[in-house]
Amino acid sequence: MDVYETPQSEEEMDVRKGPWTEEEDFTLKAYVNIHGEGRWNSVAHFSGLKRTGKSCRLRWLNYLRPEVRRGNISLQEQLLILQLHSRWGNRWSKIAQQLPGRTDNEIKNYWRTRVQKQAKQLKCDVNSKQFRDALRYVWIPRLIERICASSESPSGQPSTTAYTGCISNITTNQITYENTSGSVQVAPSLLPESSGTSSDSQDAQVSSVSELTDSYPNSMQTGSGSCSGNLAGTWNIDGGESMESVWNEENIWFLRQQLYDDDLN
DNA sequence: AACTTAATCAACCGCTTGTTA
DNA sequence: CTAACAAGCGGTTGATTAAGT
Repeated sequence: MDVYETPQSEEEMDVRKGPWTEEEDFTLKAYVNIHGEGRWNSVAHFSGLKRTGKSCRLRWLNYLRPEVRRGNISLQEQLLILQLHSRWGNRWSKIAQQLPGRTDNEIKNYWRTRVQKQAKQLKCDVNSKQFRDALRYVWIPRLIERICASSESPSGQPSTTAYTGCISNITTNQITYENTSGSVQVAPSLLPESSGTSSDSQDAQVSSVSELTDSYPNSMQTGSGSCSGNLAGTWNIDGGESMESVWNEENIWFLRQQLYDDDLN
């Protein structure tokens, strides 16, 4: 590590690192409230904080800003993150702009801890075509169903009967998703978006899904029969609990339409 | 209760991009 | 045009907390 590099100046010698104290937070807040954001090196210099400008900026943006929302990421937010990531990739800051109050850091952490974990459990690369297709055709549709189900249920709790959809089959060539309105078969490898960026692990042996044991009732589990093998892992679509009333059917259909639009592009 | 492992998230680092002189 | 500096971004690390044994 370069922590022990010879400092360039006396100032750099006593630069503080690590977790912020309450006093530091207070100082930074007070300074920004008076002088506004920006010129972070000046903030660091004139506020009396022994922190780098970068550190001050990060602390303000990720923690001290009044708009920052913390806590569980709701189902709606998860859905947005997945969809926007499928469109923009690791453009965390751009994605964060679409989620008011959420920081790029938080979204990045969510992706790494929740989404990449699934990829790991499924033994496929997070950038592989299979995983991305699974996200688009398994995870996202099921999130949508959960959101719909939650919005239908007055208590906000997902209703058991709403979980009628299932992935009946995933092969290297096709994913079949079934729900009350019928079954949809997609050939992911034919989609332009999917075929572009192949990764080394694209050949990961994801041949089918026989079980999606997560927080869903048993009725949500996949059909049997057409599966030729198992994914070595489970889908765990865990979510935030808060349901926001602004997230209505109209929004859901808008997002669904976006999915179709993506497919067409 | 003690220990280990896993999960989470704040913060740092290095690189890139934008701005200004 | 270009060099220097500041700000922004994404990747990574490490400390803390929670869960499991």
